Amino acid sequence: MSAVQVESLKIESGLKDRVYDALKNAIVQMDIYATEELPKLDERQMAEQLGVSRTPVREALARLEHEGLVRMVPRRGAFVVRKSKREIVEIIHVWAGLEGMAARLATQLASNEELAALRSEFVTFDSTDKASANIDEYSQQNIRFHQSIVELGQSELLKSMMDRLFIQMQFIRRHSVRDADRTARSVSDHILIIDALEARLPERAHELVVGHALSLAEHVNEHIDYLK
Amino acid sequence: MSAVQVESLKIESGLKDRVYDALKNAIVQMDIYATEELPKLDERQMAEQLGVSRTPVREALARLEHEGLVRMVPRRGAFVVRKSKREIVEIIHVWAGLEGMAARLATQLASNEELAALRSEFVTFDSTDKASANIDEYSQQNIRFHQSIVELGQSELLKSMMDRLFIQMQFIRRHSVRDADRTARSVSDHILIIDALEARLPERAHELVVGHALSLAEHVNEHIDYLK
DNA sequence: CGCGTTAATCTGGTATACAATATCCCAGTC
DNA sequence: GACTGGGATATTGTATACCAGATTAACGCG
Repeated sequence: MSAVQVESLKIESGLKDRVYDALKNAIVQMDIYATEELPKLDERQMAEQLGVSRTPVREALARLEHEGLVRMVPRRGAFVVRKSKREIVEIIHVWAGLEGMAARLATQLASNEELAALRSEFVTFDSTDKASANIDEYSQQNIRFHQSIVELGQSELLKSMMDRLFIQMQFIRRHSVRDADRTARSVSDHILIIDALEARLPERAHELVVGHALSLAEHVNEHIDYLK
Repeated sequence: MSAVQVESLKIESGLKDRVYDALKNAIVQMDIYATEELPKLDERQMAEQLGVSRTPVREALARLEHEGLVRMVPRRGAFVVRKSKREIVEIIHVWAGLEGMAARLATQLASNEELAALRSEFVTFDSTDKASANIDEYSQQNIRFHQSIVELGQSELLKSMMDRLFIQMQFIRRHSVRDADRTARSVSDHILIIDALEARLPERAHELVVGHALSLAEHVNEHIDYLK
């Protein structure tokens, strides 16, 4: 909906929050799996680069550690974590459970207009861009679909937890699947999900979303090999 | 070749972690809903009481804020959060989604022995203590049942997220439901869940667990009035 | 006597200084 | 020449000092 403006963060926002955002962006942008050894995050260096003292940097690192993006070893330093395949699969499992619940709630809470908007947005993509769309555009649309499902659940907690999981999947998604077969099946799955939402069938919508996500988990487990 | 493997010394646990545990225990033990105004947490006072400086206290508070137990208002201080009824319901919704997914995973991952142990533990309670058990004992057993379900899902991430939600429910549980009708229905639900797990039916186990949790959410939404 | 404004104090946010410890390199010895 | 031990160095963990903003109380004016 609203474009993310970095400038808006400057006003009336604690210093640690800006440092947190800066570090988070830096981490998700770096390619974790490029180098062999884990990149180490130097507190003093980053503090100097950002023009602040070490204190807000440490607070930001603590938050990032709590979110699972970095690991702080006592007396050793902070390292960017590299997720194992098993951990990625676990993230997708949790994702599945949360998005499934969001879909269930959406069958009871979403208005007809919201569901119609969801269908039209998705159908528009499907009919017009199917041939011309490149993979990246599809990927973006795919993400927006899932985020829409979560938002229709009308649970702030659910949404915030999904956002956290999403961050952890960012760098996985960059190496993401370029599998035409999967995308085709994904499209048909989405249509079924929308149908279930409009039919106001909680169990079916729940089950479809969970099954859709679990198929991704299985795919990752079988075909993604650059993860330990 | 036989190097003496020294057991990892747990003594060096880091000061901030101990402060974090101390504060968390203090928060969950205090009765939030007793007083009218929110209890305020004074950094200097707590640092002095714990015999440490403000720095580890601040780091612990930041973690607690991130977990949703306290709210740090800029230039105002840290306050213990009092969950609204809507927020509690949202927590239960997330709980439902996660535990449902754990049950689904358990149908594929749990061994027959684990499921048999689950049944025997639960049945033992059901048959022998049904008459004599007081509500608190039942509540403990109830909690253990749900935790067992999560553990059978064999997902560390799932378990950790459930633990976090559980902490937030602690002080709600103290004012918990003393409803004989609900406990009776709860017992029969649990039996059905165990049946589904043993039958290795992912969808059914998932659906039963979700429905069970959602009934709690509905109950809270309708009958718990001391929440804003 | 009451209300508004200002100043003082209190509290949280940030920076910096100090202490403890892990790593790395060099030297000495086997 | 290689391995071990000790010391120097660098980096993290903790404490303290300083700064900014908010709240409250007191004083003055209406």
